[in-house]
Amino acid sequence: MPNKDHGNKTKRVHEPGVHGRIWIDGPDGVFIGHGRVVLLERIREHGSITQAAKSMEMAYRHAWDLVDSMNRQAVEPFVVVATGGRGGGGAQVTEAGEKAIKLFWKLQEDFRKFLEKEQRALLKKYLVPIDGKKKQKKW
Amino acid sequence: MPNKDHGNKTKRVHEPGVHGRIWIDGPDGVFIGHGRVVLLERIREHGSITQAAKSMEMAYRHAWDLVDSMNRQAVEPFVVVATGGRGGGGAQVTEAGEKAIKLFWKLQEDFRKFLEKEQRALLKKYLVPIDGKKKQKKW
DNA sequence: TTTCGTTATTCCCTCAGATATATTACGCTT
DNA sequence: AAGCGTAATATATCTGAGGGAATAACGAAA
Repeated sequence: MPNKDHGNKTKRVHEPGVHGRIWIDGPDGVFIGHGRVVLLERIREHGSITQAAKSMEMAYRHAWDLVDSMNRQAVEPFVVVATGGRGGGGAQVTEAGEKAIKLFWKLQEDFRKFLEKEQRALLKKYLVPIDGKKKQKKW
Repeated sequence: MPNKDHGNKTKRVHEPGVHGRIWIDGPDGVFIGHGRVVLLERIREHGSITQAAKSMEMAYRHAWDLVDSMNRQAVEPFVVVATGGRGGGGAQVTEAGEKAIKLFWKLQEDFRKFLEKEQRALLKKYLVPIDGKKKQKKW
């Protein structure tokens, strides 16, 4: 499987500059993060954990663990599941889950702005390459 | 090796809340990050890569790779090394390296403030546990 | 020229995280 | 009651990052 470029699997080499990750921890470690939120959106889109996982080339086992982790840490579950029944069952994102999605993307957007600000500060103080080549950075 | 708790090796479980990591990428991937800056400080303190690595229980191989990565990406090296000679040689942090250290800690401090701000915003909008027990979070 | 402790380099091992595979449980629909 | 596709769960496998150990290169000092 050559050169997949979704999710955060492949070794991504960022552009030179300030980068970071941000997430929310709960009582039991990671609670809400980028991958989890994307997973929630995929579940909303596909109506099942299986299809959601497949759509982002994530192992079902991993997806299930993430959903379980979020549901155990949240007071109100983010995802409700049905086993058996027509189509074998399925999964739905709850209102609480939707709020978590919105909350995280808001946080992410703030973070993006923060990084941009720091990046500008960096550019002002130190000479960072603008032209293509891997050019000077003066420290 | 039971329960080491230095560096960032052991699985650290954070307190509930907003967390993150931040770093600076160069032309060849990660350039300056927390571990690298701590390593620089240890090199300054001990005068050798070997001792610096030992002091933070990092494999020499890994420490050397980090130093090499920084030196290759920086216009002026962050560390100058001497092989052989009295005492076998040693390593010294350059002025450029010192500037990088200062720069990163400044960035880190800004980031800490950002996280605190977001944490406060989170607390204002949603009820997050204050009393000890793993109590309610209302979403 | 011998000594010494460090840098530099190579090879193999370990371990955690994720993946892959397989099996069972489930319950609506027909 | 049989079929179906999913959830749920257990087990085995893969993989990549880092660690450990071993060795060579180095060069000033004695």
